[in-house]
This record gives sequence, structure tokens and C-alpha cells, in this order.
Amino acid sequence: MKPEERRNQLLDCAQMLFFSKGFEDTTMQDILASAGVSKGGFYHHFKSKDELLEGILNRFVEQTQTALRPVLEQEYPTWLDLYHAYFDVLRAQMSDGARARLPLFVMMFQDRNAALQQRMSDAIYIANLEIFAEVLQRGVRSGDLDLPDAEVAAGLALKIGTTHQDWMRKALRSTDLSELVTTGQKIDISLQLQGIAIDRMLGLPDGNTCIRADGFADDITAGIKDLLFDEDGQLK
Amino acid sequence: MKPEERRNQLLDCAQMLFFSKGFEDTTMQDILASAGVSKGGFYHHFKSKDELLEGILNRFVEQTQTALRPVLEQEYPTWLDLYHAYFDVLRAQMSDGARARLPLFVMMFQDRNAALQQRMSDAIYIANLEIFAEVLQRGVRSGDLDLPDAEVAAGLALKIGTTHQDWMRKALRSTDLSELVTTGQKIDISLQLQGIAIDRMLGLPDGNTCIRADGFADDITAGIKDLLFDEDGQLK
DNA sequence: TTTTGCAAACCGACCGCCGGTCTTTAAATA
DNA sequence: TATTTAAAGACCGGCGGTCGGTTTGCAAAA
Repeated sequence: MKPEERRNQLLDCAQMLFFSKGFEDTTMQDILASAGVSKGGFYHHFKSKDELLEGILNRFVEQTQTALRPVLEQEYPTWLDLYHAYFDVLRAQMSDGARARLPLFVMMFQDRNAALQQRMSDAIYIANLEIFAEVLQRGVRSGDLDLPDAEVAAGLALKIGTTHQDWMRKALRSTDLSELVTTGQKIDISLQLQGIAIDRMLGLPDGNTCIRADGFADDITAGIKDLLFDEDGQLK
Repeated sequence: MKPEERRNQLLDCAQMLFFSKGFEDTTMQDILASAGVSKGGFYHHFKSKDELLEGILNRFVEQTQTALRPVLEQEYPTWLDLYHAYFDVLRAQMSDGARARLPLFVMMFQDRNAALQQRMSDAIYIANLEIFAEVLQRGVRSGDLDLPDAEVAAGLALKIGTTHQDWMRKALRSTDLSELVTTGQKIDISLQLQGIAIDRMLGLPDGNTCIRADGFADDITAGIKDLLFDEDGQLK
């Protein structure tokens, strides 16, 4: 098997296991069995279990960056068009990623995956920060924005854009259907409020920043329902 | 030794070790040696290493809650006075906690403590959410606020109030003094911007929400400098 | 075309150490 | 003295990781 191929296979297997069982609870044996490779074979390609996680994280970071970088390289009539283009791509990324592998995506937010999810968020945060800071920097230069520090503002905006995850985690802790529905609505409200918060923080008129993709909250809620409840609406 | 006493001693020892070495890298042996107790002795008081961490977290949560709860129980001329009172206490808490044991506080933000720090943040977030949501709820009832959902808004505000931590982490990764100074300034700017962001998100006039305690950023920066650099300004 | 040389890929027994258990002992309390 | 509580420490299974040895693939030599 070619090195590249083997590496990717190991990353794929580990990713699935980490997301479903959690990083700590996935043993090397699990990964080796799943990939059909021996310990020696594995440690030929990766230095440690942690480096494996690092590799998984890097794939996501690269994916995010290759999606977002082109936004910076196009020409736009006004700075606001650049700004909107950035969020269009971001929204598409979020929506696609979630919809494509919903069960896996949902599982990632379980409590047992807290550490893993945190490292993932951090990685993606850093991947985004550079690019979004540049977007804001251009806004400052063009006079469309007035900020004490574009990088700090960018970091703040990105953090704001993650707050719906707290409600997703809460939704995953639901003990009955009505609680899930209530929390699901909060996911949606959170996404709306995030847009408003970023607008106001940057000093833009309400409605410029849109993070809320249509049906996103509903899809997530449905995914969580499938994970937690059976057909009768009983907790699994 | 009395049970309560022993428990607290174990919590104290473990807390110091977890913060300085990280949770994963602190072994039971370390804790037992530091507390001068045997395995059997320890496991008589705690069910597991994780329950020990839980205990440490709970102490912080209780500390936060006992500081903040009284704010809700007082009478105020206007809702805004309650709002200001809340942040006065929050600011005092943050400042005191940091100043009292600066080196330990700073260490907590090292990369190796990411998981620990995350659990701590989560615990304190949840402890605060309930109380701050009630503060906002009262604002909505009194007509001083107009929000789609007080709880979601409270969560968002609390998340905004943690964004300076990202810059603290970045500061801890400084490789030279000038980088540390630059990042230290970002901590301060971040604290200012946080206040503005929360104000605007809630629809209050700028300047109502103040998270930035005088000298906080400078203290932190000094603490990090002591941790990372020797007297000549060289990286340790 | 066949042989040879050799590095890359792979194997799996083995290691040290970790968190946690269990049986035993000592001290306190009644 | 009888009973409960606190503490001790040898011990355990299983974890992540190592290491010496084997196989494989392929280019160069014969």
C-alpha cells in the first residue's frame, strides 16, 4: 500500500472512531483493527496517537482555508460585497459539512468529545482568524469600518459565531422530545442573534451579517432526535 | 485527619499539580506523594481521578455563585443599576482571582492545559448563565431590553466575555518580549471591545458594560513575562 | 531476463506505567 | 469489646509506545 494511501486510510478510520467513541476511549487496538494494520505498520506512518489527531485536524483546517482563501483574491465593487462573499462561503461550508455527514457531525458535540471538539474549534478558529482579520482590515482601510484593532475584532466575531454550539451540546443532553424542540429553537435564535451581534460590534447596519443557513437548525435537531430517541419518542 | 480536611487537602494538592503540569500529565503518584497519602487513603475519599477534577471545578463554581447570587437579591432604583452591579462583582471576581495567585492563573492558559481550562470555562459559564439570564430577563420585563431570547443573549454575552483568553493563550506562546507586549495590548483591547460588543448586542448605549478592570492586562502580561523570560529578557 | 541489493513498509511480542481494586491493618467511637 | 471509619500498599488489566526482525517492491547490475 502506498504511504499516502495508508496515511489517509488511517486518518479516515481514526476520525470515525474518535468522533463516535471519543479520543480517549478509542484505543490504538481499535484503530489498528479498523484499518487492518499492525502496531509497527501504524507507528511507521505516525509518531503517536496525538499526531494522528493532529493530522485529522489539519485536514479540516486545510479544507476550510482552501474554501475561504479564494474569497480574498477576487475583486469586489465595494468592501461590503467582499464581506458578504466571505459569509456566503462560510455559511455554505457549515451547512454542507453538517448535512453531508450529519450523524458524525452531531456526535462530535457529545460531552465525551469535549476535548476533541475543543481542539477542532481551536484549529478552525485559527484557520479563519487570519483570513477574516484581513477582510476587516480592508474594511478599515476603505473607511467602511472603524475598529480599535481588526484582528481582535475578527477574533471576537469568530467566537460569537460559535455560540450556537453551546445550544447544540445542550440539545444533546435532552431527556425528552419537548426539551429537544425548545433547545433546537434556541440554536436558531442563537444563529440569528449572532449575526446581529457581529453587525453591531462592527458598527454595520443590522442584517449585513448572516450566519443562519436555511434549515440548518432543523437539520441538526432532526439528527439529534435520530441519535437520542427511537420511533416512539422514547429516550434510547 | 478529619474527612473534610483530607478532602480539601487532596483538592488543594491536585489543583496545584493540575494547573502546573496539566491534568493528563499529573499522575496519581504525583498527587499521593504531594499530599502524603496512600492509594487506599485517596480512593477512600474520591471515586476517581476525574471526580477529583470535578471537585476542584465545583469549588470554583460555588465561589462564583456565592459571589454573584446576592446581586440578584438586592433592590435597585432602576434595572440598569442591577446590570452595573452584576458587572462590578464579575470584574472584582476576575481581578481578585487573577491577582491572588497570578502564576497559577497564568499557567492555566498554557496549551497543555487546554482540556482542563475548557472544563473550567464550561463550568463557570454554566454557573454564570443562570444568573445573568435572570438579569437580562428582568431587563426585558422592565422594558429596558428588547431581545428574542434572554437566555440565548446571556449565553452570547458570556461567550463574548471570554474572548480575551484567546489572546492570553497567544501571549503564552510568545517567543520574544516585543511579541508579548503586542499581544498583551490585544488582551486589553479585547476587554474594551467586549464591553462594546455586549452593549450593542443588547441594544444599550456604549459604555454600560465594562469588563476591563484597571491594570488587569498589565498584571497578566507581567505574570507571563515572569513565566517565560528571565531577567535578561531571554526565553527560558 | 534474471539476480541482487536495499530501503521502505510492516509485523507483533514486549515494556513501563497508568488509573483503579482489593485485602488487610490501625485507629477511633460506642 | 464490637463496629465503623480511615488508611495502607501489593496487585491488576490495559494503555500507548518501542524495537528487533521480516517481507515487499523495485531499480540497477549481471
